Amino acid sequence: MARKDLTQRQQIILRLVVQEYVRTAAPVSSKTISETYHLGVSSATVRNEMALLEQLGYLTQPHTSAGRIPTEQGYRYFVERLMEQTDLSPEEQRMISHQFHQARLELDQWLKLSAAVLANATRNASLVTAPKSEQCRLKHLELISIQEDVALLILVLQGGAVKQQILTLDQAMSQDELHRTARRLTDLWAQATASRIAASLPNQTGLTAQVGEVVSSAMQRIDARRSSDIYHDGLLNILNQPEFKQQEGIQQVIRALEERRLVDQLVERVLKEGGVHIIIGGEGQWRELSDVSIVLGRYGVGDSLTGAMGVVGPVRMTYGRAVSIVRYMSRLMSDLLYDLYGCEN
Amino acid sequence: MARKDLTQRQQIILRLVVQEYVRTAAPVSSKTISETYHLGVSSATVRNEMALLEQLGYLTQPHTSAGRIPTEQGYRYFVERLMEQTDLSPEEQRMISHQFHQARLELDQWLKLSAAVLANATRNASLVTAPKSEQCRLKHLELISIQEDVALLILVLQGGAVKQQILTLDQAMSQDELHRTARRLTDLWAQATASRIAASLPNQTGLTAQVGEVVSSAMQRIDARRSSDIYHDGLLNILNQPEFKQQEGIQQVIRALEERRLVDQLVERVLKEGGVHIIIGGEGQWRELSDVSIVLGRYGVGDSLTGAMGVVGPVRMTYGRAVSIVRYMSRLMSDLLYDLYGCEN
DNA sequence: TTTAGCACTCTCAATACCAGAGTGCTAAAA
DNA sequence: TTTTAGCACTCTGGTATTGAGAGTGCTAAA
Repeated sequence: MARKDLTQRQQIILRLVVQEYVRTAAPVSSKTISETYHLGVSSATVRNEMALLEQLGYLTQPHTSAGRIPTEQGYRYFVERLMEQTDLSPEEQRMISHQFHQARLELDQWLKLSAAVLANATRNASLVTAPKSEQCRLKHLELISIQEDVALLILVLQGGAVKQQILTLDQAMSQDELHRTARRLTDLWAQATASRIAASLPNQTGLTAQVGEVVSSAMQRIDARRSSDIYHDGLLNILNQPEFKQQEGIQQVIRALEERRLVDQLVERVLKEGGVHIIIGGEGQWRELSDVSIVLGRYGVGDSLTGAMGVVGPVRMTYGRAVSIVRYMSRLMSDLLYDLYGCEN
Repeated sequence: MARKDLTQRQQIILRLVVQEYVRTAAPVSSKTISETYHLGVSSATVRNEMALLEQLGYLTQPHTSAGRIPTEQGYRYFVERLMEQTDLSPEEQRMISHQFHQARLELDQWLKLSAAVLANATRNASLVTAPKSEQCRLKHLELISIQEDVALLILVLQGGAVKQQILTLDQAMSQDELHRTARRLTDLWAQATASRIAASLPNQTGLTAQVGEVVSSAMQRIDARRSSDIYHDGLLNILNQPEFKQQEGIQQVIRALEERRLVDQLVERVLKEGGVHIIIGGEGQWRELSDVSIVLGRYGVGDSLTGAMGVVGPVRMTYGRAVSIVRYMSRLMSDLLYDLYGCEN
């Protein structure tokens, strides 16, 4: 396609077309451009430029005698070179930060809240994955007596996650004995990974072996769960968008949110590369997402405790704003994680 | 409306109309009824009966020269008197039970799994609330050292729920000291409700007071959270239904799943009255649900640990099957809860 | 009480038509 | 060489028309 870069004026026109189309959802005519924005040129000139931009692949027409709308390539150029990267206004920052800090919560509720705030601020659907640590390590374990021969095993993992599991004991044990055992095992396995614990099992017997079995398999399960939980919110926001009048588009959004496989790939990439990624209409790679765009950022502490959060909406999305908000929220969430667990990583 | 009850033949015809309409989603004609099911009467006779059923409010026509479709009242009569209440086939029971017992999980994952199974078996959207106990009581608390002056507080509640909370200590404490404190406090507050703990606080000082503060406010927060978490699944299933071709209907479903207020009322009622409830097209009370039906059942142990699970779909739903599956799943879930925590209630 | 027959009604799809919007192109102007 | 005015052309979206098909309601006979 285009070898030479776009002229100044072409850039301006492309930017205006994108912005106008995002605003109105209707094809943009040359007249609209030349009249509402005063470029000092006539509609005919704009028309010529638009024809050129179409040849270069940045614009297209729904039909011969309609205005132009951006192509995926057009959006791509826009987000990479034309979009003004404004920070959020201080008052907006304050509002979000206020929503976010109003309560002391647990991790899963923070995540849910993030999804809600994100959805609310962008007026789109949102998506937040739970932070995932590379390979989880045991921090502490505790045994709590429930009945004579039933105990609740609690695992505290490096990174602050807590898992619990019911255990049926081979023999009755008092809370006191359980305590002592738990303490011994904590000393034994502190910092250990699932495989290290599993490896140490053949030398163990009795309760130690039993607990070790459960602990390592629980940790393995966590490690294996490649896709951590996904929280989402704000579906209602985008349902009103004209592109989702027909259920075809909605299906794509819901699939994007419900089907793990798809999101996992994206998340994987974001986690690996960091920064805020923008996926426009599936970018040719994901046919299932042809009608939606995703703005996805990474949050977390260091490399070992990271997750992704972002916005899902129609391709005709206000990318600038979405990026700002995703970036801001990611930072908030990262700070939060750092305050909670950062010290240990 | 109808004072005299329907004749045998009218009942049969009403049943056939409902079943046929559920199957095909198209208005049912008198000819279809008299031909495909051999009633031994002509279409004209059926026609007369249908006209009568319409007068009585059980059927309606989309327009004058179309077939009939059931009204909400028609569906209501159907589910209450005409529907065959088949149990699930043994093989289906086995299949579900197999999906359900394949893994050892934690409560929240059981709930998620239930939603998935429910959605899958009914080919509709599903909805599962977390079990809620009347007023939560403390079972056990534990303090785990994270840094010198930072500890992780873990609350185990009666009923098996586990909550954790980060705590910044006024002074450095060793894991040992924390253990002893936790043990003392567990003895002190075992079985206590949030308000009891709060009431005992004025007499306390230092760490005890600090922990007590956090514990009781955390428990209050849980009690206050009238609507427990809601898990849902299977939106994709019903998106293909013809009644949801236009986004109007989909909005209702998503609203039903996302907006707490609405579901909370229903859940409340189901929890209070037990059994499997069927809400058809909002039943006049909920205008926001005019296009969807909900089949909702209660599960749980005794009165103190109960939740609701059910199916959300188009009004044109296979109620019989939905009821069977919801009932079966509720029982499975109740059994599970009983195995896990039942002993204590 | 049931049924055959028939006129009537309404939908749905196809077709035609028209106004409006927007383009592409040409030829003149800058 | 670039810009612009002017104009013919194209395509959409709305409205009106038509005809076939499906299904009903009603009447009169069985």
